[in-house]
Amino acid sequence: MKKKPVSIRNIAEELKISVTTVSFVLNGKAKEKHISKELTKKVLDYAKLINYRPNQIAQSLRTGKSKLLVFMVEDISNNFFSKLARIFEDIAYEKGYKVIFCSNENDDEKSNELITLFNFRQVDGFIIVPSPGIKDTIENLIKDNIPVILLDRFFEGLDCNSVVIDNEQASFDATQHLIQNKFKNIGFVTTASDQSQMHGRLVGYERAAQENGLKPNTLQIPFNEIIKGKGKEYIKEFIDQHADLDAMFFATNYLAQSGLEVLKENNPRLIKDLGIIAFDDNDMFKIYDPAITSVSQPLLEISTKLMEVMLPLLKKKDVTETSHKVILKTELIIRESSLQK
Amino acid sequence: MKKKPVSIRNIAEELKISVTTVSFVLNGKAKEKHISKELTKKVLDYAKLINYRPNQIAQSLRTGKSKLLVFMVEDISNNFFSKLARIFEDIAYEKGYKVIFCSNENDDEKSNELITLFNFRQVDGFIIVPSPGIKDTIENLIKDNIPVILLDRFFEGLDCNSVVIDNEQASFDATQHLIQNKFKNIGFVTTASDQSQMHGRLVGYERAAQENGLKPNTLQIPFNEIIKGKGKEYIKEFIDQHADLDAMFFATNYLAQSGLEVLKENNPRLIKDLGIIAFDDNDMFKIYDPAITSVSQPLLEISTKLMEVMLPLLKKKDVTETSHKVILKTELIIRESSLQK
DNA sequence: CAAACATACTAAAACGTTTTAGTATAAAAA
DNA sequence: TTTTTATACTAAAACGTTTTAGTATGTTTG
Repeated sequence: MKKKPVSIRNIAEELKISVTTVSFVLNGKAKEKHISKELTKKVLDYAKLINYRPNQIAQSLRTGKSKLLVFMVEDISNNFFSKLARIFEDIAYEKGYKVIFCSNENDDEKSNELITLFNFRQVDGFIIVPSPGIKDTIENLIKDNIPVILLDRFFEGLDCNSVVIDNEQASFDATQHLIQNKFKNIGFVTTASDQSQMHGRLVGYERAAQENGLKPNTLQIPFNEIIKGKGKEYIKEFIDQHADLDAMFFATNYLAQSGLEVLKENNPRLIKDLGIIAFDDNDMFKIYDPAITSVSQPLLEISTKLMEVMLPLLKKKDVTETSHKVILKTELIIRESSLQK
Repeated sequence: MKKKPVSIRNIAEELKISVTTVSFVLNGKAKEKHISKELTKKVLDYAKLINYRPNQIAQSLRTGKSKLLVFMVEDISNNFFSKLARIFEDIAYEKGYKVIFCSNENDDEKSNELITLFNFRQVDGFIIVPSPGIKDTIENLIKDNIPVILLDRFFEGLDCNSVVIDNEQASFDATQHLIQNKFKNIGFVTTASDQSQMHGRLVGYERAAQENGLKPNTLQIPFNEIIKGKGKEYIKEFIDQHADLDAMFFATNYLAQSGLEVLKENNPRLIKDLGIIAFDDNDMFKIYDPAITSVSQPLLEISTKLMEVMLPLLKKKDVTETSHKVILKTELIIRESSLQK
């Protein structure tokens, strides 16, 4: 049967001292609280002997800190987010934090539900890839003095910590690269979303096209159609109606996936003939034929920055003082698919 | 500044009744404890009005239940595990449990560290993809009456709940399929591991070869060499030294990844000429050229079974009574790569 | 030599719940 | 009438910590 774990009280009783003393020693406050060297050692030794582990829940109740962080992304099974999670996990554990991952599917209701579930309370901080309509919820979290960092996208006009990439520049560079490789009619496949990251990607593409005197050619698929699995139909129609396309730039990894599926099913030749770039790298891209050029986000850097911004917030009394807005650079990984044919 | 959340005490004071009563009502014990209908309604209404949420930490301290599950896999960024996690997440939330994901990298030390970190206490149950040498640790968890389910692999001679697939059959079927498509010299690339899942896969392959009068041709790469990133070198050498291979069967998704990389880099023609099957499906496989045949695990079924086995364990006083060993069937998704050339 | 300070330690409250063991009243049974 | 039973409610302990506000000594200091 489950043997009860040893508590601070057991130690106190065994050594015939008070729990207060034990607690002080165990929390490294022996010096400060004038506990003698001998007693300190005695406590430490005994605690080690019986393999004492503090009950985190009791600690949390008393201190109000749970040592839990929530890492809320769009979909944890998406390659980009799971890779990010894996790295963040390690960094957080190193600092003594455990991480609860969850997926909001870019849906407002689900986001709000999850945030209330974590109850404004039992969790020390939130890292959130926000769905489009939860600006108010985020604002309330901040008002309640709860550490929040927005990831991947942010809200215009909301003063909140964020770690994002320079989407416009990334998109501009990718488009520019295609143009330099003599592609003249580049289709841009994106979501009909005005979230900051998608907006940046669209603007970057349009600016590059314009600066080079090319006509932008954009397909914006409504997000709920993508959810319903209709993405491929939109892309197919787009390709069919634009026979003059010589390149395609997919604004997200799932759009690239869908796009390649459509090509594979309907116009396999085009996969080799078109210039292709995908946003977000994927291990599979380098073994594809042709290997797919991609815009790669700096996963390690993103995770590191997240923790770097989070840690001071967890210490602070007032979260609203200053907010950090980190913008990171991406890397264009040039492979066969975007080179001049 | 952070406004203190409302507590049960606030409700009690406002309504001038005891906290006990409030607690009974809020826990749906009004009937049983003879609380009058009117008072019950009053409490419920007021709780709703002020948007009361119980402090989970206090609840946990008192009840000893944290409503947290640990889902420990080899690597959460591995497509198979992240897909599984995404599904399990939803199922668990539905039942009121939150999930902490973590990655043990199939390393014993890391596994043990993580398990002690969760402290035998603050977590209600464990779902574990065990590294090879933690049989004792698992045994101790069970002795301490903590719910554990092993996932993907199990330990011979340890009576513990598990949810796994029929690896031998899956591997046998895949090999058989290649043979039916006239492949006669099938290379099997696996890890030099005696973990149950890898053992099953090897045996299934060998049995199929033998039953068809073919000579098995196996490459077993030591796990630590794979960690060091040497996997590709082993595979390259294997291919170079076996010029007569007409098919390859990769026993894990990362081996398939490495194998395809090797082929792409050194013998791109072989990708089309060889018969190829990979264990574990990947979204990218269907858009590969040729589309890759794979052994697909029933993710939804696995997650459902996990929760189905876990829930009664969480209720029970004694976890050791009976153990469920669930073995699920896989599906061979036949695509171009394994068809007769 | 009293006042101030430093050292070594502790009692008890607090965190927000749940639950045990009640009390008080009214209705039913003996 | 007295006892039992049912109804409606509650005081207080408990979960395992941390922390505040102490006490009891011994040591300096003016």
